[in-house]
Amino acid sequence: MSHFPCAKEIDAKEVLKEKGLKSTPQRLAVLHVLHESTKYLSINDILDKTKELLPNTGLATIYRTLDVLAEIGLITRVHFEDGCHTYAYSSDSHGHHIVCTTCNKIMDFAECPFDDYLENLSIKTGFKIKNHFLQLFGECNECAGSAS
Amino acid sequence: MSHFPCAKEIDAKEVLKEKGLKSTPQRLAVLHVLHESTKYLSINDILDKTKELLPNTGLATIYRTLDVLAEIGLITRVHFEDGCHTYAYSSDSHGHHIVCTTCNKIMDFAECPFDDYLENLSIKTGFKIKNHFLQLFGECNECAGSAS
DNA sequence: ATTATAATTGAGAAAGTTTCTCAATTGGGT
DNA sequence: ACCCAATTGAGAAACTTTCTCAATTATAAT
Repeated sequence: MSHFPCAKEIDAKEVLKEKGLKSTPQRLAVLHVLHESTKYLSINDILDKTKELLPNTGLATIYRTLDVLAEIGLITRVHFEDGCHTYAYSSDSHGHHIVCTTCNKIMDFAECPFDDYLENLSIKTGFKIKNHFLQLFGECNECAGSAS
Repeated sequence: MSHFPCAKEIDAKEVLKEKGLKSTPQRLAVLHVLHESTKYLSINDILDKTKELLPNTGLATIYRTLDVLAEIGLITRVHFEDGCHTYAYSSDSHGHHIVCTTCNKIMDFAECPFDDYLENLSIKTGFKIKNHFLQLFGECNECAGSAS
């Protein structure tokens, strides 16, 4: 089938294979779409952009594919304070995200210096903390630059 | 109308008044329900528990009320990795949450020692960070205690 | 207390979103 | 090239959220 010349395509195929999942054009296309975009994409945006690559793609496939890709860590859900979540490509499976509240640009960053803090909090609260979810909202430099 | 003897009821009335919003029994009841519960509550859970206090409450009112209460900071949305969000009472408008992945208990904590880190990241990424959202997942001591 | 009025509510309809079903197709191993 | 389990597309079904509007009600003014 057709190719989406994405730097991560080979990695993705590897990961899919490891998990016993097929590398279908649909899965690679969705991944490509998310990887290309620096902005928030709704489900329909993802469907539309995927259809540019694979015109017959169905909506159910998008839902299924996003679930699969999130499950294996190739993408991450991004939550908004209102409304609900969308998905973004993660360069690192532990990636956190910064979201621009003006243009919806999403940038991921892997740094996570919270380990000491979390250990502390773990003792205080009695929770055995397994996972955390940090997301920042703000304005990217381009949006902050334009008149407010 | 009836009373829900909640420690925060007076505060809530104050806040609602400040914002020019009415203190309706529905709003106080929903707040009471969230305040009582230490666990994740779905929309229908919230509706059911609210109906125990006010039997005629409609679903649309729950949605509207949650929006209003979140807007003014009396409650906070809680997101889950899969599925979507729910709401929890916040003792502090800057409250973060810890969620038990076994029993769904939600505990809020106000501590937030990230300011230095965020300033740093702000410089690095060019984002003017306005808001952040931290949520921890783990096991509470009770659940961790029981056999796994 | 009574009244006026704008905000809020309940109920069901409408709109929107997500999941399910199943026959057809296809990726990947042999 | 073949086989088989995994995956897909399409539409139906289920579920969730928002909208509409007449009736109700909290609050402020009288």
